Amino acid sequence: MYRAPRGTADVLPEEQGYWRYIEARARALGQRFGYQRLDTPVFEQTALFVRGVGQGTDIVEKEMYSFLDRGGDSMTLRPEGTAPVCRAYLEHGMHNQPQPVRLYYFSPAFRYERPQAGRFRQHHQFGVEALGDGDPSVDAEIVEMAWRLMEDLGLRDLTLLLNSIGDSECRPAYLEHLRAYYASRVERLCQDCRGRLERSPLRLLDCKQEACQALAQEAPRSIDHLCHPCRDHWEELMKCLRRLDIPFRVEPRLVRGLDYYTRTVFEIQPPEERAQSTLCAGGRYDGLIQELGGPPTPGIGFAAGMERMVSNVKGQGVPVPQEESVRVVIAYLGDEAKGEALSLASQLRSKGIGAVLAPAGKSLRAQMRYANSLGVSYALILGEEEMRSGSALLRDMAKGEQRVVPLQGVAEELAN
RNA sequence: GUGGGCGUGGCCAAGCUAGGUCCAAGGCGCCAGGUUGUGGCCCUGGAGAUCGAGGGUUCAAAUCCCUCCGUCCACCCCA
Repeated sequence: MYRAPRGTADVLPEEQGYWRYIEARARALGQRFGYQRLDTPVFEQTALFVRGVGQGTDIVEKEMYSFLDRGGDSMTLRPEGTAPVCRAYLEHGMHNQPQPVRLYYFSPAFRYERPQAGRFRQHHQFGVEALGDGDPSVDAEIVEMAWRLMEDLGLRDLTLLLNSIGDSECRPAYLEHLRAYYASRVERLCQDCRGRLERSPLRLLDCKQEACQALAQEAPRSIDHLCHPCRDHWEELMKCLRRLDIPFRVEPRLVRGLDYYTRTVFEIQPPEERAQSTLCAGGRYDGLIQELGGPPTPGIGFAAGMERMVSNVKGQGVPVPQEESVRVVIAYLGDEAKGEALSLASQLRSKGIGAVLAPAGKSLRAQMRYANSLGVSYALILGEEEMRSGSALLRDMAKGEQRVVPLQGVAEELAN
């Protein structure tokens, strides 16, 4: 038997309520903050991600779904949302629009990973990007959006973690401090971290090993090694957030896995710490657009995981409106009634009333059971008697009462 | 890529530790009947399982062993 590929999942009808709920809130959020929706293709030239996400990152090294198309070009299923947005920004000359350009998107993302709680090979993100304005107030706007989204979803007890990792001016020096610090303590590091020391020293900060954690506590903090512009930016961002009453926690060990981040990075964590729990993560990427061949252009954004939001909305018992079911089931007996039932259903639908026929060839009892299991408000019964008198029985399922109504008036009757 | 848990009808699940009484219990769901044309409760009956797959041990395996696959969780990494 065929199954959904590993790490992918069907979103079944009974789950849809959660997804539509989150999408509706996210869309409203984008609208309120003046963001416009942008959809980009599900695949792009491989080079876009190699360039954008970074040669040495795990995503590029071992997680991309890449393939050669029939023309021999290497294509890759989008592993993240920011690079495509930046590509579209450049391709459509959006740098000629008033800056910043504010965009949001819903899109699937693909990474060849080992699935586990909260991690999939295909997942879905709601993302937001503000391009072309490097002012800290834009950072604050993005962080606020992320926070408000979680509020709007009705999620409680979340933590907003914030950090600044500097830019190309100050980060190299900071990394040297970090390496120096760890170099004298290598023997206390776990195996993995010894390997990481040269390649990506920032990663040592969020290693989960106890010994490494202890070292990370005392490690030099990037916010203490920012250059002046970065420091000013960082200070002002915090000032903005305080002014907005966004309760953030400075987390000097917060780092990001993608190469393009500069200055601001942040995450939103749910109350119960699981392994893959980050609901939302983002940051500034002032070098990215230039890296992709555009003019020097600042940018900042975040992405929130749909599956993780769904799971938290469920887990916290947030009441979510369910999609309305069909209003009417039409039960009928006999061929003549069948024709009438068909046209009646059509009339009802044209008036916006959801209607379905009971399954053909079943006893009335079975048809009524069907109506009941669908949870409809009304059943319309068309039998031989009704056919003779040109009427139908309209049964109120909740009350268990029914009355004869003329066929002509049924649609109007139900419309009220 | 590494480590651990799990894998019995559509779903939940007993049985597996001490192999036979299991041609596999029960519940939900599904189908039919209990009313010549009527739901929800209740009652009766029914369909539906190569016990994840393959191999091995044994007179005998859902139960023991091996391999593989799947799934879940953790590492790695990330939304």
